[in-house]
Amino acid sequence: MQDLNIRYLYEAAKLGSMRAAADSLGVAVSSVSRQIAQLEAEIGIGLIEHGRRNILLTETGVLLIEHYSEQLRLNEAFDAKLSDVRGLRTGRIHLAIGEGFIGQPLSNMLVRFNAKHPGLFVNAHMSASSNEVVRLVAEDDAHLGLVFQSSEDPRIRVLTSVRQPLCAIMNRTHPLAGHKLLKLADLKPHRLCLPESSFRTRQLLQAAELQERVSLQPCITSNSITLLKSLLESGDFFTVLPVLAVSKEVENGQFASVPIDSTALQAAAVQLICRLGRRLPPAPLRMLAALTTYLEACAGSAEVSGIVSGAVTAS
Amino acid sequence: MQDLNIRYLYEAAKLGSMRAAADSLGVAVSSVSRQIAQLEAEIGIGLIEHGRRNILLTETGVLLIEHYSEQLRLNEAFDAKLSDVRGLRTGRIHLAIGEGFIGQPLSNMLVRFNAKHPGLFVNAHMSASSNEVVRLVAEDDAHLGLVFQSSEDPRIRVLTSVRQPLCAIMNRTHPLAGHKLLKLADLKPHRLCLPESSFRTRQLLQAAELQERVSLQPCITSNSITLLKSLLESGDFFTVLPVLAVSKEVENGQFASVPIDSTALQAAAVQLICRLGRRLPPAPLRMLAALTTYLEACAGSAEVSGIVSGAVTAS
DNA sequence: CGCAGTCGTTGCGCTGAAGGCAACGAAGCG
DNA sequence: CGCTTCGTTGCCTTCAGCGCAACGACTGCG
Repeated sequence: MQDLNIRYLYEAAKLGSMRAAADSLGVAVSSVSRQIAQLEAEIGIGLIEHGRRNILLTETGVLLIEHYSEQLRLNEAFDAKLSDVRGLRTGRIHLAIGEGFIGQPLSNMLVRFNAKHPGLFVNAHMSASSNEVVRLVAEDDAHLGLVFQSSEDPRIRVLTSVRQPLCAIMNRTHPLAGHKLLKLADLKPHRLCLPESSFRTRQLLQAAELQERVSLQPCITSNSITLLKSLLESGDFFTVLPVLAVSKEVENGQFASVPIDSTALQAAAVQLICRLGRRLPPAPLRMLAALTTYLEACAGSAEVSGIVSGAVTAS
Repeated sequence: MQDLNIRYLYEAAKLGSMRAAADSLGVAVSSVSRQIAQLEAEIGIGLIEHGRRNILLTETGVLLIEHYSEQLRLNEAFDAKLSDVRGLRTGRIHLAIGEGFIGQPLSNMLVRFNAKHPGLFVNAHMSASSNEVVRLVAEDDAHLGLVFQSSEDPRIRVLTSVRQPLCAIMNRTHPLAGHKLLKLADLKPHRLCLPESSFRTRQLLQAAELQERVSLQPCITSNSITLLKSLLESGDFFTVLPVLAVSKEVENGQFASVPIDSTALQAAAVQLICRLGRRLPPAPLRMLAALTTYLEACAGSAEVSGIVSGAVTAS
């Protein structure tokens, strides 16, 4: 009871004769006759009245044609859905990001992306930590992830990597503001607030401390970047973050960012990741392209190590 | 994009591996792989994530499987409808009858039939004349027709023919009541009411009059058998009808029926007809069988000239 | 790190279903 | 009664789908 058989009956019934149906379908009359006969044999009930010049459906035949029409409508609906996916007129994108990336540039990018693809739904999930971002991506709960280097996990494929050094961030009224370059040791006397130790930026900083043999003790830690920013506004604290996280405040002069003389912190990079071997749907692929250009724009001289087009195939 | 291809993907996705699907479907693994690949080629979008051990659907794949599930549900619904038709749990029967057949026996038959086939809808259409019955049957507006001989029409096939002589019908108080046999001439002195000339029984009577060289003049004619019965109740009138039409009243002694000595009237027969070449649906076929036994029961010694099973095939 | 086991993929030969061609019987029309 | 057109059927061809077997790829174990 496949589509094909019924279609012949459908055409024959619609056009009133097997010959017209055969002509319309581009096949021989015998095929139409045989397919209808076979259909009747399969169902076990006559579908047309034989021994006539024109095609005349029996009641069961009418029933079958009605069923076929419903089937056609269902298929058309699916085809429409499919061409939506094809044309990117619809689709869902799950994006996992650390709080450090929340900011005006990302918002701008999302606004532009949405203007370009009005039908695409984007879920920008702010994760508590980089580890969670990695987990979401590895377990297919997110299509793409935005983290500070996390290439250790074997299930993760790095699509794009852009240098994004960690800098000392402070209010413009803070004593450290105005410096061109700071050493880690220079930071020690000042009151420091930092993200929790689960944050990748925090882990990078600890690595730099070990390397430079300097131990920094934060007065306050939090899992909220927003809280850290509030602390900075008082002018008493400074923190260590990628410029990306405070680009808006730096741009309007509220905050100052000062590079730190540490190879570990300078080599820090933002990474756009997906699960290894995952074949991304069309919609996330567009998001990937948008994110890549966004990242490249954020860091003037970007070191792109991933190949975007390579992400569509496994390995 | 046929059913078959999708089924393989469906099974593979459900069972988690192509091998399990192949095993479940009783085919080789290669077939499953190929069908899925072909499906992807047809749609133009990847449906599973290749280069993995287990089957993992892409978003489009999930969409397709959902669509297939809907399709399956639709087909199941149709199968149920079909087996309803097969099992005669549903169906419509259009029956065209002359008013002369309306009566207790027909009612009883319909009641029994409905009790046996509760799902079958029967439309017993009372036609104004035998000609209309023939027209309804010939033009497929009725599955079956019940008439007094009307075999002239070439589009009509007589399925069953049962002798049903026309008799003189009168109240038990009427002078003619009590006679064993009447000649046409015996009727002449009494007041006669008859159906209109469009009725087949009336035409048969006229033929008998010609044959016997007797002219009967009705005082009243009507197209309502019920009205004729009312006239009989007065005791002043008599009429000529098949016993079938007044069997209830004859049985309870209200009316009397007296055979008439006329070959034309004695040879009168009730005929069960359908359109020539029409292949009746299952439900009307059952009605046909019920009607045949009903007719045979009405006339003790029935002359059945039609073959019931012959009605299912054309000509 | 190597090895075995299992997975999906692909080349090759085969089979059966579907199609084309032609002849036939049947039905409608003059 | 003959002509046309319809649906049906036998015979042959074609090709999609299948099984078999070999292959590369990935996983898990020692």
